[in-house]
Amino acid sequence: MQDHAKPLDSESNGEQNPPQRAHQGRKAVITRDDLIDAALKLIGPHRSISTLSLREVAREAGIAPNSFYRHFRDMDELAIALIDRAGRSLRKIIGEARNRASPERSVVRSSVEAFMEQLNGDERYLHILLREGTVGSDAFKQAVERELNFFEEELRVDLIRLAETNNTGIYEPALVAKAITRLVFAMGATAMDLPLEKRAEIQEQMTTMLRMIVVGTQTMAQSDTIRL
Amino acid sequence: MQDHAKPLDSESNGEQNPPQRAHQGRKAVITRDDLIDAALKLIGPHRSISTLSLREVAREAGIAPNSFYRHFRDMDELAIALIDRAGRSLRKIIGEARNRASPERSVVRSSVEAFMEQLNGDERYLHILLREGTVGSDAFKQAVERELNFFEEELRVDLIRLAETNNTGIYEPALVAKAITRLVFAMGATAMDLPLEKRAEIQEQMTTMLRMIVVGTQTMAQSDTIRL
DNA sequence: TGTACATCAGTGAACGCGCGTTCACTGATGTAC
DNA sequence: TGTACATCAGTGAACGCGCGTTCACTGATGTAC
Repeated sequence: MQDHAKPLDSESNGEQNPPQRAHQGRKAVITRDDLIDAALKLIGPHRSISTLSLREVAREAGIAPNSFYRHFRDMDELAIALIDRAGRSLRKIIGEARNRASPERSVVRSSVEAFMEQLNGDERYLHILLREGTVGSDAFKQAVERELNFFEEELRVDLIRLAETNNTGIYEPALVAKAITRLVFAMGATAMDLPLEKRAEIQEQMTTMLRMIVVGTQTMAQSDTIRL
Repeated sequence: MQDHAKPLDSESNGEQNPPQRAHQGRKAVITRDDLIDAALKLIGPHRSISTLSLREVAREAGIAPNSFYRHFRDMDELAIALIDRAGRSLRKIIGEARNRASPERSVVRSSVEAFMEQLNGDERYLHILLREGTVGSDAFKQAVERELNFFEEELRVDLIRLAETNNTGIYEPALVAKAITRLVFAMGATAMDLPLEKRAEIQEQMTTMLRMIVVGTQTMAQSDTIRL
């Protein structure tokens, strides 16, 4: 929640204001978001944020290297902003998938499908959360960890709701959510390097694994109830 | 110039041993293993193999940068050798832990304990497999993937043996082994960045998660039997 | 309205650094005769 | 036995490169009066 004046929204007067009318010999003004976009363009299956250089990003954004400092203190600051954005975007997508879930299409299965759809598509946000969690600075890893925690929390709430609706028990819902999230991300990371036709197999495996966890927690909830 | 104390001068016994010609017929100043050791020394919580430079490793080993090429084509080749070694060492440790397992201390629990012991200790091999799987070259990632597959295979065999001994069913043992392995490594990776006192909590969580998976697969095996 | 000024995102040039890699070379050791 | 030669892990020096960072500067824009 930085209070940097992010985009210049001062020209939100409704009409297409030509504020850069007199910039013929000059570069258009660049925003933080433009730089984040540039970094995003450079990220791919074989490039992680941590391997990007400041100069590369500046080049991609079309500004001089030193201009980078007008927007970010260093690449780490940009990386964290990027992770935040990636997490927010992904949660939105998975959240929508959950809301489309029905008694026929379980929450878990819908989420896995949405997840793998993102993986198979051109979506780069997923790559970020998948890869960057294990390398980089501490602040960096904490940012990824925080996003994962958001996922877990949202899944936890959904699992509890689901257990009440279906009248099935659930043992340690927080741990179930964590196990599912971590497992999906770990499997997703390996799936990323596989050709598309093998990913379907991974998705199948993931679903079975999650089913084991769900059956496990339900069974344990029952014996818990019995024991009490 | 520094003089280095060189170990393993095995042919200094005066006896001529012709077959040694192929390996090191002459006094070996530095070996491949020495370079791998040097790289290992440089790896830590905040340094992954992929961030090591050729010059750093040469410096640590006490040789000139260009001498590196006498032993490895590039850093990637060294990294793969290091991953192989790490995997072999870890499997040995976990394997020994499994053999110490008894009816009172389950295979899963013993393995998790051995795993976390390595994590808490100064053991750097674990760091390698934990961190390097998501970055680096393809050959690099494949090497880590191969080690993980070894773990899964060994665990699978143990799980089946255990299921027969205890006369409990097991559904899709290969997937169970995979889920457990991936989950443990994923959780371990996040535990690495935590202070020691919080790691005990992670270990507790890991054990509960694995219990859910095991209960799940057993329950599913039962309903499978019933269904058939 | 015009003028003066402050602001600040942009700039080119330069720096020192560590990097991977190349080259021709050295000298200890093993082999052939 | 000695001599000549081959082998090869080591070496110092040098290269060109991309990097992060600094500096003084530019000029468009908004504001005060």
